[in-house]
Amino acid sequence: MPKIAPYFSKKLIVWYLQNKRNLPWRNTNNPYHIWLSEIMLQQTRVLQGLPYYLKFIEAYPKVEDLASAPEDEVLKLWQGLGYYSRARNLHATAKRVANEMEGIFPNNYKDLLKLKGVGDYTASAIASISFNQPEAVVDGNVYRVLSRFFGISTPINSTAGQKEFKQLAQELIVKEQPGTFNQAIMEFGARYCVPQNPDCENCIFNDSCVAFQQKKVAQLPVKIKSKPVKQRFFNYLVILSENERTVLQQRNGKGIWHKLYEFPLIETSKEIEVSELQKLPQFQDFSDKINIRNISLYNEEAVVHKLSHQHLNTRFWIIETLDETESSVAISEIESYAVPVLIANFVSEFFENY
DNA sequence: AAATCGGGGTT
DNA sequence: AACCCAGATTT
Repeated sequence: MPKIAPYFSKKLIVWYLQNKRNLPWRNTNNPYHIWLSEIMLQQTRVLQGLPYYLKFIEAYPKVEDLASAPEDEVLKLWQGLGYYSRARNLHATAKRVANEMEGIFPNNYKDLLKLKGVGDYTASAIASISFNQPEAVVDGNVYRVLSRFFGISTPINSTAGQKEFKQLAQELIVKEQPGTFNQAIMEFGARYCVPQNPDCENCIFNDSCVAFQQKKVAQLPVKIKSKPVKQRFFNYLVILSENERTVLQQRNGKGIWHKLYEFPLIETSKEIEVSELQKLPQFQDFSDKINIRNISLYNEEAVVHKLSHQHLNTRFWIIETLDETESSVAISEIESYAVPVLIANFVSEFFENY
């Protein structure tokens, strides 16, 4: 290993310098920009995160701008990117840096790690890219490249695996150019050593890659399987008043979409029809407050909104009323609220010609 | 150690 | 349908 390490690392950097994409966060060492990009790219493809990065940089050129923005505004800009705790932690950290640290980010791994939303990967990325510290990153790409090249079958999502791969990456990092090495190994995983059907025949490492030599490329990396997805059944109550207003509620407490807005929701254990809906205590609490003129089902066939760990089988119930509903929102104002994609899709479809 | 947190691309 | 993405945090 000590012999192959310099060979692997240098060759990787040469490949990177010839093949890297020109991405906006690669033209800067500004820790605010690097931090923002790294938070956005957590579990997110570069092409999905890129437009959000550009939006945020434009809306909030400096960390103080982000710090002074209302949380609802930050969540609205984040809408569609998912994992919304990232946006809430992003905002909280911006406030801390702006108000308690004089707008200056920590310049080392240990202190970066204390920031909300910054874990081992992100602290290492910022430390290496912005501050030239030799801290190795281990993301999904790094797991894949290292497990294949070195033929390591320790599950990457086990505690032992995380420790083993982190230590290996730390041994491989080029200390003179840690940021470049880190980005090189990630770029190689993202663009060449891809999850399925990598082009190993033409790979620069195919003479030394253990997985290729042993024909185990398709079996690596090893990952412990997660449990099957949960089926949930959502009934959204879409209130329509005579004066073109509806009701939105902010999600509180635990669970998905914390602090985003949605129509009043009744979750059931299975799909239900209108007679069953009307018998539910949650619905009766609701109908006590407004005078319902008519109820109709918008979609007989449930919309299945697929998340990593759950499928949301969703039906929208259109509830017409004459009342001026309490804490209501004008139809035309819905788009100013941060809502889940599931809601945004319905709104744009249902109110298209409204 | 395991569960949870989104949405979208690829095969 | 299964797998994965420039992971972090909570249980």
